[in-house]
Amino acid sequence: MPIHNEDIAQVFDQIADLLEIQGENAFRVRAYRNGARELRGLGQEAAQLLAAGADLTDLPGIGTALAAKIAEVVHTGTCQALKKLERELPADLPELLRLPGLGPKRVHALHYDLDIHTPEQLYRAAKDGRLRDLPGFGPKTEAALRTALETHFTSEPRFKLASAARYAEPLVAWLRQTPGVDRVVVAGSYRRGRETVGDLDILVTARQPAAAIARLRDYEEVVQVLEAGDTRATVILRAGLQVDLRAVAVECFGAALHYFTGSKAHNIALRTLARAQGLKVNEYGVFRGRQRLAGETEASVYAALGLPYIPPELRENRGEIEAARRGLLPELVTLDDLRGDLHCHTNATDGHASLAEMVAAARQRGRDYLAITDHSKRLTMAHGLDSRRLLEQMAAIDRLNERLASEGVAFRVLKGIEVDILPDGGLDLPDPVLGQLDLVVAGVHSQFHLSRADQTRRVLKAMDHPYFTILSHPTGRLIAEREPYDIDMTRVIRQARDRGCYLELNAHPERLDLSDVHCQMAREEGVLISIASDAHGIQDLDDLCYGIAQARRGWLTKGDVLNSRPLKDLLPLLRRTFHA
DNA sequence: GCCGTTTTCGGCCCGACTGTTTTCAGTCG
Repeated sequence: MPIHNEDIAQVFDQIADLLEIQGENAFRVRAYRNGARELRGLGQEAAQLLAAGADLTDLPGIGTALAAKIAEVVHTGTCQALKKLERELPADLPELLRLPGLGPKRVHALHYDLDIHTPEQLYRAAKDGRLRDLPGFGPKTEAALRTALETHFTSEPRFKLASAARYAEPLVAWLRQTPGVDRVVVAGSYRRGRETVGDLDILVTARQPAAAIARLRDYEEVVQVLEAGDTRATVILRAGLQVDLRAVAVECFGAALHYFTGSKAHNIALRTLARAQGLKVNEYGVFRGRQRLAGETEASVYAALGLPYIPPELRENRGEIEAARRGLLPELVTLDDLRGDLHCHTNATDGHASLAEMVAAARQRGRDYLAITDHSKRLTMAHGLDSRRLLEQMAAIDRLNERLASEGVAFRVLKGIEVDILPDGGLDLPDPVLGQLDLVVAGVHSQFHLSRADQTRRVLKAMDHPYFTILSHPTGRLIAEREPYDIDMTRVIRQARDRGCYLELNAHPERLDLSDVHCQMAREEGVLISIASDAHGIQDLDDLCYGIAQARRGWLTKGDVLNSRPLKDLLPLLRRTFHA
């Protein structure tokens, strides 16, 4: 089995958890967590870097010790340091750290004093009243843990961005109705546009913070109030989503918004930068000694540190602070930059709306073009198109375009297909038919479990095809449901560059495929990205907003996006310059 | 364990809330 960065990151996280429970130096613990984060955001496999002879200590946060452990895991699949810790402590103990109210000190006590190391054991102890006499615990902690465990056993951990939005928007509207409340903004990973969010961080400015907090407690979806102070409250919604509300003064709004937007790693990096300038940054502002220099807006916070404004989607400590210092921040693509959509389905296959309905909906949304890309015959369960049915659809599109033109409508329906990439790398329709299309979107819909070598070879071969235009959902992952298939994305991105074809950022909220990191890699290689809805119905056409969030997280500018081009510039790009 | 525009040693982000406390540790974001 090849070792992936995620595998190594998990080893480091486990080491960090166990060291923390043992009471090890907090900065040593943090070093492992930083190492895990660096690996997850790396974009290319550490195993490959090692194979190419790279020095991993060149990576930020990776020194000789961590580099040696990475090599050890890559070469042996295990890590002796972790094994040693697991001999000293139960390996499942860190799971307790995920419970609200439990940190390393209390987990340490649970293990050493009561021999508790699973949530189930903890729940029994809480019910039996055995926790309250433990040092650092009491009756309230015991009761809170009991409730937290009951939630833990039933709720889902993270919410997809689109799903979180369904809870966030009505709650924001509710809070806006509080008398005296001025601004209500969702910060946190939601504002950074992460593909999943763990909780909602909501910031309000209010003359009377207590009114906003009371209003939150009254919200009908609130099933539990975890804490409620003068300026902060934490509640749980019926769906299991945690909401943290903070009320701040108007003059601190920017500093607070910045602080609660995070990411944690970005904030730490920024504070470190501030310290070097003799400044202090907290949620109230930027300070030199007791003098407050900034804080009303986020831009003022950055300006006080000598930086331009950094958009929330970039705040992951993946080079954005250095780019800001050097004036090299990208001007990120926006939803308004998109001129059309290059991937959707109709009821000819597994879509819910007709060709005419999809086109009308796209026009209504102000788009200039829409590519119809139904499935090909291999996907029988989606009633995929064979050559005859595809040719019929193409004729229907021609007629529709003629009618639009005769009505003086500046809109173009593009003839396309989402053709299956067969296990051998061939495409699921004959060349004479594919050659008549405006574009060929091609994707993997079967045989997800090929080896990395075979899967990579399969896709690279498909991209060699003269009519191949765009690789749809390049890694096949479904967020929190299906892992990406094992494929060498570095080679796929380089192949796209060499062959003059494109990669899709599938905007469906369950896919968001490419990932942010792969978008950034594609950008660095000069490969254009199609941000596409993959709509199977009219409403799905609005999912482009999630694709935009992901694209921004991947540092993409308007120029990096294929479908930001007006039609006249797009059409030549769809004609392949390369021929196999 | 990592790192260097005061440093190769001595630092490493910062404040609110809670509960268990007789003045503060632990947790959280």
